Amino acid sequence: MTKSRDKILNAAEQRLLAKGPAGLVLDAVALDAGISKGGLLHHFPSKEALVGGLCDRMLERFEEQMSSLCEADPESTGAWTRAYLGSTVTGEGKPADNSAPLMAGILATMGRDSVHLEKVRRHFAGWHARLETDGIDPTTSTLVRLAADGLWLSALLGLQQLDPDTSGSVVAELIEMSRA
Amino acid sequence: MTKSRDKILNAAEQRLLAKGPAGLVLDAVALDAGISKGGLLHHFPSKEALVGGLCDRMLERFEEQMSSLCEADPESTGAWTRAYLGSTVTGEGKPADNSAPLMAGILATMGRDSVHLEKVRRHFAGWHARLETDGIDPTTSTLVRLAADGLWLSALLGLQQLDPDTSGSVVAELIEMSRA
DNA sequence: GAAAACCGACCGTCCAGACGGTATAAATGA
DNA sequence: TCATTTATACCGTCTGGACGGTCGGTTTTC
Repeated sequence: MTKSRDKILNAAEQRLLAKGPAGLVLDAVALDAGISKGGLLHHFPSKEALVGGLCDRMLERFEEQMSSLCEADPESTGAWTRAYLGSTVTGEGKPADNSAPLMAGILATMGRDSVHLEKVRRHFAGWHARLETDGIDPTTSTLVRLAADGLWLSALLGLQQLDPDTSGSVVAELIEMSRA
Repeated sequence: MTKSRDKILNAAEQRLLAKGPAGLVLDAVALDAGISKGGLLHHFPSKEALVGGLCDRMLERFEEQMSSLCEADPESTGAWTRAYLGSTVTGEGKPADNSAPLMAGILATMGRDSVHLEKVRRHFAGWHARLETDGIDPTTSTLVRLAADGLWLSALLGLQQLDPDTSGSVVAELIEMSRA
């Protein structure tokens, strides 16, 4: 039964969002998941494994989100670029979902040398490759992607000083650029 | 004598860069600084205070860097925007100095609610305000800033998949945009 | 009845911070 | 001028708590 596994991941995610990396404590996660610590360790033999699970699930979700946005886009030119943008932030420049703080937590939790970080890098490389063969100037698509990352970072730090108008028009401009 | 204080901050910074947040251990920092743990705690009454010191110094450096780049710019239009860009990344899209991993470490070390994070936010707000009154379209300057942040983030994660050519031309394009 | 899922007490380590010192030096005051 | 207080810098041991992970069991499932 993979039910407990998901309950554990959900609980871990919740704690990470609520309390940050320091709040990701095995005892507490187990408690929140309605399971014992031993039970948790049965599914995830180490904390590292738990973080890995969190990481995998998040990457998977992002990947799905991007694919579905790309399919839904009527225009094929620059579709991946817009999909990346849309998976990262909304039209108002808000983070697309709570992936920003979540990823921040995950990244902060795993050290500088983690195996999981390598996975993240590989995914990024894959996304980047798609953007470079998206039918538009690679410089432009890269620029759009970087700006999207910037918006994402802004949300991550809780930098809400970007007023909705400005970030809205930035996003609009980015979409415009992706059609060139 | 503020000499020890600096030695401590240097040691802390070094450790943060070398070992990440987990390596920022008071005993070790004290040792590296050539001082005892008690001595360290004399200057920084808590770990939080130490991180605060690190944070302040970094923000101060960035501020200086930006001001000096702005002054050195022959053109006044968009000068702050280019200064922000230049303080963040080099012409090749590399991080300007080692501020990226340093800040990453600092951010990761302090929780989601730290007093210091508030300081970071205030600085960001100040920079953003300057960019908005920089003589160019605020949307454009914001876009440039966000892309710079994106490059910075990329370096932070060790995402080196951006080949130097692409990131170089992105930076060139950003500079171009700042003159419009 | 065997394997998988789950339990929870226990252990060892790591680390922040407390605390009770020492040493040097400036201020005070007789 | 010299003793005495006060302040500042610094030392190093100790402790208490937090947390990851182990292990011998029990329950559930098939």
